[in-house]
Amino acid sequence: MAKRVTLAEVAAQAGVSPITVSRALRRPDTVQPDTRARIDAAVAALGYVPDPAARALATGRADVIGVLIPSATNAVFTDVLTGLYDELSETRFDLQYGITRYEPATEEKLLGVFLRQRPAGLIVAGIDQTPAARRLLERADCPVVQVMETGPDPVDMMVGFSHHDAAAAATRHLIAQGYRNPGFLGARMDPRTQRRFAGFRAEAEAGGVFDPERCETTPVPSSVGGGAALLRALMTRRPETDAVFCNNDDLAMGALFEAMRMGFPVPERLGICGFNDLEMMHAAEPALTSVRTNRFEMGVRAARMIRARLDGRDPGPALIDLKPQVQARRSTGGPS
Amino acid sequence: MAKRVTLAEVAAQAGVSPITVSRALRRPDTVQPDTRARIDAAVAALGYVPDPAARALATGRADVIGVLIPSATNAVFTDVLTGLYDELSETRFDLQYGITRYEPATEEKLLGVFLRQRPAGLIVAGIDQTPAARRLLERADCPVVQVMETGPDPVDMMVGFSHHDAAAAATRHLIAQGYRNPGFLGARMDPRTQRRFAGFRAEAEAGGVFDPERCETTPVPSSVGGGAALLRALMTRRPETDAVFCNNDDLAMGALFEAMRMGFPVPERLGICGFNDLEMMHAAEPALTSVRTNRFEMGVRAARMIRARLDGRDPGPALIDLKPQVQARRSTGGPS
DNA sequence: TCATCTAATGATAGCGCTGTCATCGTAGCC
DNA sequence: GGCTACGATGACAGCGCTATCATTAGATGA
Repeated sequence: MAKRVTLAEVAAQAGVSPITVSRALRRPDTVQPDTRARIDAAVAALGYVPDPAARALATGRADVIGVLIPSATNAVFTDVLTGLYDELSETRFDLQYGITRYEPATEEKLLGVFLRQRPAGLIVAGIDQTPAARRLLERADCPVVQVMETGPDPVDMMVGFSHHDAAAAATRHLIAQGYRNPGFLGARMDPRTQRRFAGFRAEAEAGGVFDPERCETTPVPSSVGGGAALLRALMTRRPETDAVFCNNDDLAMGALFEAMRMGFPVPERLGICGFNDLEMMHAAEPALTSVRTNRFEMGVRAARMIRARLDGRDPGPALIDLKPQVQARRSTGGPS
Repeated sequence: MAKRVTLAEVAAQAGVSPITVSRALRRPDTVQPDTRARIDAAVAALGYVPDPAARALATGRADVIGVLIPSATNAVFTDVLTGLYDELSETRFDLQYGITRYEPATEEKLLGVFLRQRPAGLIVAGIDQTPAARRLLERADCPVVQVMETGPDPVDMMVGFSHHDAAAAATRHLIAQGYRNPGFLGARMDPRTQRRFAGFRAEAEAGGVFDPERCETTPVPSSVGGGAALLRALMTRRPETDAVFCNNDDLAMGALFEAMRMGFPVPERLGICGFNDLEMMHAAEPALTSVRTNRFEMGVRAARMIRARLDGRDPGPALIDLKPQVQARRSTGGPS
């Protein structure tokens, strides 16, 4: 094991006091240029790296940004992570992740784990924290960003979009394309899914084409296979269904394959619309319509807001709405 | 901000010295039952949570397990993460991730970042570390597990499989099914991809069916759209190709869609085999053959090995080979 | 009964760093 | 020339915890 080099050793080598080395490293403009040069040389010569634990203890603050997401395997969240990572990887901040498994209680617990480290910032997915978690977030004396979603009452800052409105826009598209018997496919039915369903329902009702019997849902997590099963169940029960708004792209992909198996031409007999616009959607045959959500951008913006606040700069508006767009493709080309 | 409660305050409340509280928390069997009870009550009453930074500074060791993976969006790695998480979430250990972006230099740098925290353990993807990174790992005085892959020269412990052999098995399957002009589709071409290609090549040559002109690769990261493009290029240049071994499932899915567009029936005109066996493979139409890799299990095992070592238990064999299996499905049903 | 051992608890010091205030020297000014 | 003001550097203490050794009380045995 390489021996640990301390500030004191660097200081001795540079012929200054430890505190001056500390300053030279953190606020280089507060030490004389030649002093700084001697210190830099000593740091390089000894291969000094600061001890994050010691710093955290002395400052009462860790250079860690905690991220709470429901799932590590759902592409929707990993895209946000990638955005965060991109924006933070060259800074002094480390990211630490917690996976809530869509369980509010787990989220609350992980929040406690993070908070005891006195993180520099906190990023949480969604707006559905428990009252206790919400209180913890409000009392956390660090910037907090809620991502994935916008809502009426930010804890601090927010980057996301309205799932209700996005689903409504997709539904509007289906109706505009001429589908008159649209259905809904949903899995897991977590709060965001529910809000998408509400958007679908509101718009379908407005268009006079809503039928609760054409809504097929399951509490199970979504998957391609699950989408296939849901579509089969729906088409068996309600054969008049001529389009489906799927709660996410996996379900839509499964619906496409099942439509093939059932011999329903897409889009003529059945229109299919997904949600999130993962890369695979445009490559499918036929290409699948979806709602493009700016997940990577969400991560980048969230990281930037936190950085701005920590650096004392203006973080800009506290609520950023990254409006999604319906990517119309062949799978919703209209009924024949 | 909730005021921080310290060990000393708990000690005062319980009428013991701070060090006894520390012991009661870390090794409950070393304090009297009634003392312990008083301390537990005080901890609960005050809502005490230990400060990880102070502990790390005092012990010279952080309860953090560092994980280095190439990508946060590739399902292959996130499945491993989920396994790790499952096994470690109820322990005192936190996971900290670093994304190497498939760049050895980034891996080396992140290793330095992790090491300065004196992590309790380290998990790295693959066996292709730079010499400097390898040296760092060897000198790290903590358990190290290389995951995703097996190789001849473990730094410490290893959980994975032979990508060469797995690809060879898939190729053997194609040949056994009667395909005589198999091709290869590959993207990114990182070291693991290269070894899969080598496995394909070795087996195809052994069967007398290898043709380098039937290998279509790109340095670009893999995607469904990319798989479609690769298949189109291959079939245009080498129309006699009657099957493709795709380096991963995204490419296979893209190849399937492109085969549809080109009017090639799968599996009669074109057999398709993927790699990893993501969930979507079984749900496709036709269902896609793939090589099932035990990614979740890899994460679980890696975490267990590290825990065993840290707890002084026997970690079992230092090298675990989680042999993948070819999941034969309709997409390789054989040529007509 | 007394030395000896063991289990339980405590006192002390220090992990590596930074916040706070003190000190020093020098420039600028009347 | 003497004063203030300010920039650069340093001394000191302490963040919250644990390693180490010391101490105490009780158990054990001759």
